[in-house]
Amino acid sequence: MIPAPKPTEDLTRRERQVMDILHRRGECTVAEIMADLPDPPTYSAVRSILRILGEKQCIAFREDGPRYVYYPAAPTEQAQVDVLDHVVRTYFAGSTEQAVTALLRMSDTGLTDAELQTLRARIAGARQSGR
Amino acid sequence: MIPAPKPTEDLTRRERQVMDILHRRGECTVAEIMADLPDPPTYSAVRSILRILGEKQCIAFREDGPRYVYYPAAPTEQAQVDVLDHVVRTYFAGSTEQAVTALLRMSDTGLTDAELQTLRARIAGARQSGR
DNA sequence: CGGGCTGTGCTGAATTATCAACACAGTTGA
DNA sequence: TCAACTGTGTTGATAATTCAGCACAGCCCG
Repeated sequence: MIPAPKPTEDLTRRERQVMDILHRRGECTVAEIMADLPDPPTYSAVRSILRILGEKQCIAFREDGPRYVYYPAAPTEQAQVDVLDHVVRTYFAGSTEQAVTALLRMSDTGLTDAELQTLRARIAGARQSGR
Repeated sequence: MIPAPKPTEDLTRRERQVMDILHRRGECTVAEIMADLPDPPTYSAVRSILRILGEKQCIAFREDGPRYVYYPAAPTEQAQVDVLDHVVRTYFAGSTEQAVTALLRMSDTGLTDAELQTLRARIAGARQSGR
């Protein structure tokens, strides 16, 4: 049996905050994580969380000269798929179309509502004909 | 001062699991939440979490005959914007384009890679000309 | 009526997360 | 060389979360 798949859902608040920082920066030292953490605890506390994340197979690290550099165990692409899948199912009733629409509308892409409408139709059309 | 804005980031594991369930179902009774919860605790435990979420202004409830029905305090649209903003910044380096692309690729819209390319170009083009 | 059932209000306990302190190793620069 | 500094390994305490038990109220149905 694999030690632990990677239950992204079963992370505590601090653990998730650290994972978010790691995904944002790609990889970082303890000091960098500490700096980005809201209401930052001590160095020891951060390392404690990192140790647990390591045990949970969520992160890995490499030695960079005198210190450790931590990074997510799963590649970013996988994490992207996982989180998007969860978001679409939880907040958009499983509708990718709605998620895309919301994403484009809230962004500064400069698309007008009319253009969004066209996009949605295009997606819907592609789905029907492409199947 | 408003009692508490709504620090979606400051939720514990169980609290977040409950909020996800509420967003998925729109509104639900304690029994429904308990049923959807992974490794479900007792009725009392669930209600305890709901009480705390109420104190944090994250949820509200109404009476439906003999029982309570809980639902998210913020409208779904607001929650969608919040979560998408967070995801784009954390997992896509702030690039909405990349997020949309990943979303469409992983979905079952039937779009081919070539069509995705076209879409991306369309978005980028709209951004430049529409500004 | 009145027993069984469902649901809530409240209280306190046990598990867990979160955190800090200490001892030690490696590096740097005077 | 040898302090001063930075970083890690480990341990244990504090704080918070998570959880369950009990008492009570309303409803349903024999």
